[in-house]
Amino acid sequence: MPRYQPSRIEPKWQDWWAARGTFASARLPTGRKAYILDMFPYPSGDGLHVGHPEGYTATDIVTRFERMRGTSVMHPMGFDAFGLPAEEYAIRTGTPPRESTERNIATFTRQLRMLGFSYDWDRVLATTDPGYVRWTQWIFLVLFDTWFDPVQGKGRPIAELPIPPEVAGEGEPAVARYRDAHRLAYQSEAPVNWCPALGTVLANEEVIGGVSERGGHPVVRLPLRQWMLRITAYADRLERELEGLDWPASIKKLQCDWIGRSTGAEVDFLILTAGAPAETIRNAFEQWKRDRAETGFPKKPGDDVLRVYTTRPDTLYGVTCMVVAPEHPLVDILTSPAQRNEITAYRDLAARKSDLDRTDLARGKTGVFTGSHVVHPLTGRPIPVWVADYVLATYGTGAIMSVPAHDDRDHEFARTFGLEVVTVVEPADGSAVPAGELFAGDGRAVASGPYTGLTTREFIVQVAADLAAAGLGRPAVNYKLRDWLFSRQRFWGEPFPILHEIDADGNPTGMIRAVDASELPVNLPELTDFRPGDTPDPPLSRSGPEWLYVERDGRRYRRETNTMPQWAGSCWYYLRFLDPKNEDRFLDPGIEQAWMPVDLYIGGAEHAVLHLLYSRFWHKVLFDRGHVSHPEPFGKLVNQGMILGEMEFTGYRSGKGGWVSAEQRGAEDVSAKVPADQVEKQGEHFVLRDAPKIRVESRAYKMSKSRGNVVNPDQVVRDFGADSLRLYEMFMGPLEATKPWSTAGVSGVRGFLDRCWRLVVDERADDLCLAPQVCDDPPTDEHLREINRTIDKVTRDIQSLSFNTAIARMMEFVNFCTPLERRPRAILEPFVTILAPFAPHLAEELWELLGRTAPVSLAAWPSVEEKWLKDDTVEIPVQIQGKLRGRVVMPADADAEAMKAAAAADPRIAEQLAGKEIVKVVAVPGRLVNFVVKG
RNA sequence: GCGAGAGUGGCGAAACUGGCAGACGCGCUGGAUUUAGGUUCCAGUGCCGCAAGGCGUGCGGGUUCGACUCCCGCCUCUCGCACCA
Repeated sequence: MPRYQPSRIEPKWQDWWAARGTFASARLPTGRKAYILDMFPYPSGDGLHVGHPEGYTATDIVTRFERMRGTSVMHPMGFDAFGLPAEEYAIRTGTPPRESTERNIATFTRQLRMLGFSYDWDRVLATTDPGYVRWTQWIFLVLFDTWFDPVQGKGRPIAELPIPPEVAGEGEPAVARYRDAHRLAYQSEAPVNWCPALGTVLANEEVIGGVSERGGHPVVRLPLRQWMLRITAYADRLERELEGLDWPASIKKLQCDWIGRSTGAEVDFLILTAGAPAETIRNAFEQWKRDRAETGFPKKPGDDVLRVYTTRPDTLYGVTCMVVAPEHPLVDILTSPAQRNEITAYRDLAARKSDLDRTDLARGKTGVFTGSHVVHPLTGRPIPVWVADYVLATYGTGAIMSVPAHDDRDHEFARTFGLEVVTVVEPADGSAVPAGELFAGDGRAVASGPYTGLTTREFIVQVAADLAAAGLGRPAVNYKLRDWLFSRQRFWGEPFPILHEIDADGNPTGMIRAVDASELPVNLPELTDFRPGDTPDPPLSRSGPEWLYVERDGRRYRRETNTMPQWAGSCWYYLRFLDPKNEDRFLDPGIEQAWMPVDLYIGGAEHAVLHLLYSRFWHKVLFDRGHVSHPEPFGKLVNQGMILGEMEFTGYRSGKGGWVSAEQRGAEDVSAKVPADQVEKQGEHFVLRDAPKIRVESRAYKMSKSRGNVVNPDQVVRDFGADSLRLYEMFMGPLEATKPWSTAGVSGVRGFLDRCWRLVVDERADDLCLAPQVCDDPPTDEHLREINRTIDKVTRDIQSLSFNTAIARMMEFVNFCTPLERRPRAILEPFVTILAPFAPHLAEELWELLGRTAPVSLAAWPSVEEKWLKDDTVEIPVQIQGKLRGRVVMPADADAEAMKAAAAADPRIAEQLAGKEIVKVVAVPGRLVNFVVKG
């Protein structure tokens, strides 16, 4: 009764590999190396879902393949274990996060082992390990110790920061403050996204449409002291150095857009004293221009001017109003006494508005006139200044020149408040845009003084130069990317290795110092109460004094009580895998040089921007500081597609209980799942079998607990085996595609593995033994053609990650072998070898049965004998007028003339060509013949 | 609204660089084995048609001897982004 029993052989081989350390990676590679990495999982309480094994199986196949080809492989796994869910679970149940995290990691580890992935488990790490946290904190200290030198375009030690003499003259505290203001890790009192429900501040990236990404809770803006990382300093390099990476173009573009580089100009507008006579204004303006011509454009604008950033300086003559953000520092100065109440009310409202109100729903423009004017630097005309929240304080200068004729936001604003629309650009093709209408494209300047007639491009270059010469403006570059808000008011994260000096009364002096690297890690204190408060005061501040207060060099300090975000640990885990037990440094330089960069990185597209951008940023800082040898961490990146739930048919019932056709359903009709056997296809749509007038929707949905369509890998392994799960996920379709789950499909590949088993094993025997068909006969030419073609196809398909077609080819091979009365080992053995990366447990078992003692996992990948890939004769399709009319067998190497002759000689073709004039014959050697005829 | 990707049998899909559309799997039909079901094995299976033949890769055009593949214009779906001046 030796049937294929995955439940018997899979644990057997997992134990075998583990006991012998079959998949341990060497400290250093010998010869060719391949660092093949999965995005490590967050160990949630739900365990693995079927999405995880998709990418993990893909990398495992490549790893096993490379290993069998003699490549030194690095293939580690770990856990991204800090983060909110563990903490929320802790709050709910009173379990310390470390306990639940460890339990979850144990579950994940069991499940990953159950799937037979060939990780080097000696390298496993969790971001929460004290030995890992230590080096995460150490990297933070590197960031803290680094400033970005714009001249060299790289990060340098803070000790090398030039101190301006006037700062040095003010004494040591001023120098310290100056340094602190230039570090890549710095504190800021910026408005942040405070989420009362989660009790934490969130990064801009964690706020989606005004609500928290996790949980969908409202978010309000609040000024708070925060740790920031100066990622904007690296914006330029993060964008430019994407170019050389072997990443999907779409991911590169996403990162590019996120960084959002734009070029334009900054322009200063002189602020007018309210109510001054025209003459005074003119004089002040002329005086200001004379001053500027002399002093040039100041680095920072004074209180007397409003500075704007624009990408379209060519529309300067169309400016009809200025708009500043409600948070703009000059709003107070600009507000006239008459407008003060209104402006104050508007600013309060804007401050209380969540991002949701400001962006998503309330699309309509709001704003208030300040009562002030500025002078147009080119025309000298007064321009009114407004406050409106469609202008963002955090982008550019927080103020814009409004050009209603050529910017749709300004156009909407002007229309809302009845402001003037002045056209200064016309389409280059001469087509007319009606007066007062919007034209946002490039074109030719009109009504623009000396610039009239220039193209948009010429104008921008010219006016930027003129403004710069006059000291009124300068070319400028802006990025959408903001500095990275790096602190969280949470318990379950890495503590910052930072001390705040306090005076005798316990109040902070504003001086900070880094914890010495030798004292790392700063461990989390023991807390019984993890709950966030109603205020943004972090849980760590409730820690006992023995953790909170420390003394160094005779001064008293209070520890930083914010913690790092979950991203911190995932920013550098790929480095620690290479040297996970090093107690002296975060990574040995020799090991780093030998293994980096990562050769293949597979994971979900949801990390397209954040994780990958943050990692690249940290990596570049480490590179600048000489800790790693490559500027980029991940050479080739692939995103696996999402696996959806099984296809579902949904019908709709009206309140009265009758069916409603899907396209006619109303809001009150309720949906109902319809079993697949009650549905049939009619034309474009599916309809009810019993009521063909009723259309039903057919769709696969994202797996979710609430929908109840989640597939559990444990269940699949129990029902079909790990090899079947692996193979099915690879057979479903292209790795990158989104595809629906199908349990019938799993049983299909299980059938294939059953046939593989029976190819080698005698299923009728009482004991496990070889099938009687297995023999030592020398293989025939046909056998050799089959096996060589299979090896060839599988080899090429693994390299292009086309696992679905590789599996299809192996199925064809098994279909070829199954009817054979005699199956030579000479073709079975190479087949088992190439099956091994896909279905490793089954392959090991068959390999052992075939009499091998060394594991197939370490066997040599079979080579292809080229001569078996070519056919002597081929069947060539013959077309007339591009339509298939017959097939002719001819030698594979027949030239075009021979092919034409052979095709024309075919009786069937000859008959159809009879009486027709042949205009042209196309013959492609080895492919086809096509007759073009007339009549 | 902007951007990206996709649309091929009943279903998941395949098709190298413009050259036989539908490999492989599921499902379905028939047959053999079996007391029977299941399993296994064999054969068939794009649609219409008795057949000859015709029609077929979301829709409409175009280029070409030849188009799933290239170009233009639409439609639908999925996923991102969303006042960044």
